[in-house]
Amino acid sequence: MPIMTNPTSTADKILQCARSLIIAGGYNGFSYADIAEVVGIRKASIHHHFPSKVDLVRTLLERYREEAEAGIAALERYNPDPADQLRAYANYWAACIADPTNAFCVCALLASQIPVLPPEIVLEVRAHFRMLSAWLTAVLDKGAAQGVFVLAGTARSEAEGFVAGVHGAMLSARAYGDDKVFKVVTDSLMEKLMPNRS
Amino acid sequence: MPIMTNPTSTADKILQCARSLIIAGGYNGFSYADIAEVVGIRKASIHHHFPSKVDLVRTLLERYREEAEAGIAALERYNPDPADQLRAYANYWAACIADPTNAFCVCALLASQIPVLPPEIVLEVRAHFRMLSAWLTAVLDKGAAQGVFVLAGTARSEAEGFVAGVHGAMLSARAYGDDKVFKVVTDSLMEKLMPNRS
DNA sequence: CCATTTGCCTATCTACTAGTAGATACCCTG
DNA sequence: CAGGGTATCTACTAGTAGATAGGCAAATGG
Repeated sequence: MPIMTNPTSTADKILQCARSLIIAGGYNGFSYADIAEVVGIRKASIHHHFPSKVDLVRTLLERYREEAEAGIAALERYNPDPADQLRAYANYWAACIADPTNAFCVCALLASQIPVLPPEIVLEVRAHFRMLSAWLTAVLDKGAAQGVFVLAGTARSEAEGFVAGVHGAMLSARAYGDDKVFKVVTDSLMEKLMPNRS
Repeated sequence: MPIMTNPTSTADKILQCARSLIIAGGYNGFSYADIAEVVGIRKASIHHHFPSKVDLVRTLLERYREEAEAGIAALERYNPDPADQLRAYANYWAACIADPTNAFCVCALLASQIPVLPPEIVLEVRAHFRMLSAWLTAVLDKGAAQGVFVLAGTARSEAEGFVAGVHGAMLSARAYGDDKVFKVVTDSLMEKLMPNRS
């Protein structure tokens, strides 16, 4: 196991750059040449770290999913209350949307292109959606048991509605070129779960 | 104005084919070669009808938006009740999702790639979103006045939430590879607007 | 009936795609 | 110091991207 010479290695830079490029335009919206220019190396050097584009994106997604799970775990530690957990999740994305290089969930964006995606990539995207809806289902279940949420349907169906609402809100924010609509939609989602609050 | 020789002209076939290809993989997910193969002509012939890719997609979107407006007008004629209008809209998309070549709103898909889209295309996409949310706002307003809907916020914010929910549901259906989740989410959206029904 | 337009063709172009081959330099370990 | 691994480079491949030029045939219309 060699010493990691740089605090952020070249491979990390490539992954980070590719993530931003996917967020901007999806799987076919970037090329090795684009990454090479941003990172400041040659195309061939990227192939040294990631033999194929599928390898690159699969690695990127594995890392993204790890970060997402770690982020959710941290979020749960800092917010014991289910309502606060949902708020923290929505606020996280509200902050991301302000940053053009981070203004979309990588998996949500790739999901829109699933019919033209390599199957390995599809599996990662699908796994992220499952993780997300499983977590939200658990949060809503817990909140309903504690009386903080009033669920109109099953926790699962409400969770799928929440996921869809958040992703759709990202899409609308992008379509209008206006971040505010994201907050409008997610606030509305939250409020519907807690009808007996001011 | 020349006679339209074919019931569906070559130009129409090109537009229809390009629409399906965009629905599958977005703006950079298809090429002139792809269209040529499906339609049965050469790449150069496509340039005869649509000099550039931007021309092709812009025309396609203009037509899509006309169809959408006509569809909504028809939907309003057949369904005087605002609740039925929303149901008809959701059912329309539920039917589309069953057909792989039609399983996404072209504008919603393109919206996800706005940062890498030519500006002319962005304008069309944005206009569609505005039309959609304006229509839904009017439907919700009317329904609230008639007492069929109970709105938690403004008609506008509820309309944006509905648009986001529907688009997010398309995304989830694609991510899971399961059409049912679309109906689950849209049923949940409808139910939240009509809490005092069974 | 002939000039124009329409629609499609072949052939070609330039730019870019992912990916490969082979060389060079560096650093660590034995 | 020798060998192997790592990281990068230049130079290249085959294939595809959107787009262009020019030709040919059929339909259109004065």
